[in-house]
This record gives sequence, C-alpha cells and structure tokens, in this order.
Amino acid sequence: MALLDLLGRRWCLGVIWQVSEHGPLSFRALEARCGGVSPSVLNTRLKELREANLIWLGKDGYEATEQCLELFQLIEPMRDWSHAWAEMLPELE
Amino acid sequence: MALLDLLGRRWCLGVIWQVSEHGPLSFRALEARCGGVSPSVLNTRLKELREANLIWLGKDGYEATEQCLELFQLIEPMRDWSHAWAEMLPELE
DNA sequence: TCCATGTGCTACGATATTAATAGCGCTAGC
DNA sequence: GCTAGCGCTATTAATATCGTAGCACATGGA
Repeated sequence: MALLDLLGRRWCLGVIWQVSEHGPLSFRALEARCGGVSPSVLNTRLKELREANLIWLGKDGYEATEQCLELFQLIEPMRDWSHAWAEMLPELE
Repeated sequence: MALLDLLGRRWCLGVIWQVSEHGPLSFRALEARCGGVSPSVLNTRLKELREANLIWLGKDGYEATEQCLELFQLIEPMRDWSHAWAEMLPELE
C-alpha cells in the first residue's frame, strides 16, 4: 500500500515513465516532457523518487535506477491496455 | 498519458486494487479498507472509475469490470516487486 | 572581465484538490 | 416506529499543486 501511496501522486508515474523510456533527462527536459508541471512539484517528486531509490542524478541528467527499470517493465504493458481501453470507451456513450 | 493522469490520482490505484482483489465491496467497506479516505474523495473516484468503465455498482456493491480485471493483471505483479523494494530500501541508509 | 546561456532548484501567492465531520434520503428487519 | 445499514452529499479546513519569478552555479564565448 505504501507503493500505491507513492505512485498515486501527481506526475509521479509520468516521471518514472519518461525517465525510464527516454534515458537521461535534464530537469528542464522533464519539465517540458511532462507537459507543464510546475518546477516545485517536479522537484518534490524527484526528491521523493531519489529517496525511494528509483532515480538518481547522473552527469547527463536524471536516470532510472535498476529498480525503476524493473518497475517500468511492469507498467509498460499498460500502454497496450490503454489503447484498447481508449478505443472502447466512446462506444459506450 | 491520459491513463497516467487518471491513475495518478490519490486512492485511485487503491480502489482498483481492492475492488479487483476482494470482489464486490460496499461503499463503507471500501471506505474502511482504504484506510481513511474521505467519502467525498472516494465518491469522486468511484464516479470517475465508473465513467472510465473500470467499475460498476452491482447489487452486492462495487465490482470490477472485465477491463479492470485485465488492468489488475498488469499491476498485480507490482506486489512482488514492492516487497523486494521495501526490503532493500533501508539498506541504503 | 563581462555578458549570455543553461543547469538544478527555491520562494511565494493563488488556485485546486483532499480531508474530516456531520448528516441526508432510502431500504430492510424487527 | 425504531434501528441499522446503504450510497452519497454539504460544508469547512487543511493540504497539495500551480504559475511565475528568480536564485546560485557553471560553461562558453567576445
């Protein structure tokens, strides 16, 4: 449940996704990719994720740790699921 | 990204988890299981999840739709991951 | 040296989200 | 009628998030 609490914070999943998929990303790059996060919130998430040993700040920007990549392997299939989900949603209305 | 936005709301993942794993749950039962959600927020999440066709209100309480169960199959392995994660975290300090 | 640029990050006030508590209307059983 | 449980709402306070501006530092020219 502690995991769900951590992941259930705004932009947290998005940061994990971006960092895991698009390699090292600078603070500003993350800011842009996440589509308008405020830097204060982004910084808070980065701090939390660093304390959780999911990301770390290398010389080329923020990178995913091995643990984060493992987690990403788990949430990555959700992309396929979300496509099917997005397609069937309008049919119900 | 729309999925991450929906799932990245507080208690949303928790509700999906509880409903998918513990079968039909009443409003009050969910309230108790999620460990202190306020009913207003819970109701908002339930409304959102119903519009997203992830849960529905049967005669025995809230149940997961087939789509939700598929999604749950994807996030369920995260339990194992979280155990390893919880064990290695304190070692870093 | 001075300026410009980019970095990670912070401060602050405004806005939106969540929490906490109480209670409504309804139904079923006694 | 009374009690209890249900899904759900209202209201106010606490909290999180946003948006904007800016800091301190490093790098790289002119």
